[in-house]
Amino acid sequence: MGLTHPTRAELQISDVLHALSDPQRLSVVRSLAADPMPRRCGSFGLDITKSTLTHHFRVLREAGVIEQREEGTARLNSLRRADLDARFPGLLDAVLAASPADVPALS
Amino acid sequence: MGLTHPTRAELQISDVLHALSDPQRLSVVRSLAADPMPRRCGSFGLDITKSTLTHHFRVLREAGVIEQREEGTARLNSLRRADLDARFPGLLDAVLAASPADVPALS
DNA sequence: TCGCTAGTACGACGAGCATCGTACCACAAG
DNA sequence: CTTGTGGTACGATGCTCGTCGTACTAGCGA
Repeated sequence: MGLTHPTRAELQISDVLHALSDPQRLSVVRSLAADPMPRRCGSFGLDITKSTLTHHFRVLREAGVIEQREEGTARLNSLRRADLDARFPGLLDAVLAASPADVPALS
Repeated sequence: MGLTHPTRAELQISDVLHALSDPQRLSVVRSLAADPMPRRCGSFGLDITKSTLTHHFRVLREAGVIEQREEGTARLNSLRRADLDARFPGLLDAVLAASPADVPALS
């Protein structure tokens, strides 16, 4: 269980776009971008099961969007902003700028 | 068969990201961005069946990425760049900048 | 040691997707 | 009218996805 992360050069635009195209995962990314403090998987307020949580975080990690570091019994997640910005300049900013007004049901 | 397009306000970031996350569709978008001349579905050099082609163009249209206009027996596709740029500023540029170096197997 | 916490692994299920083949339609050219 | 072109519709297939439940493991604290 090696916590395999793709290198910066290995990042694929389609994988990143796919990872970001799920509302739950996008919510995680948005949350991490708003507060870059590395956090545990369970601390994002997602109303889904632990196994589903594991799944989503794996998708994000394998796409290279987040980095997961083992810390005792927990797993600390942080955004790979530098790698994403280097490989796909402006992409993360554009997605983050768009999402807050997009996800809610409109007020 | 109304050729339903979402309005600019209806564009959803998750739908757009999902539409762009497929290599075939991204190739179409890249091609349309490189040459904004509206073209028929069959003119993008994709090596897939006609029915699959129809499917991909429908996904792109329903996500609001392209506009399809009926023109006699054909269907002319164009990029909804203005709408995308207005709703998700920088997103399309970032994706387009990333894709050319990303899709090929590296040289 | 006995839990509790944080998370994984595996298996399952229903839905959606990418793909195809076949059949079909509308228009244009001969 | 017949043929070709550009495309849709429908059905099927196999794969992936998002989700869950259950069982399990590793570390922390009393």
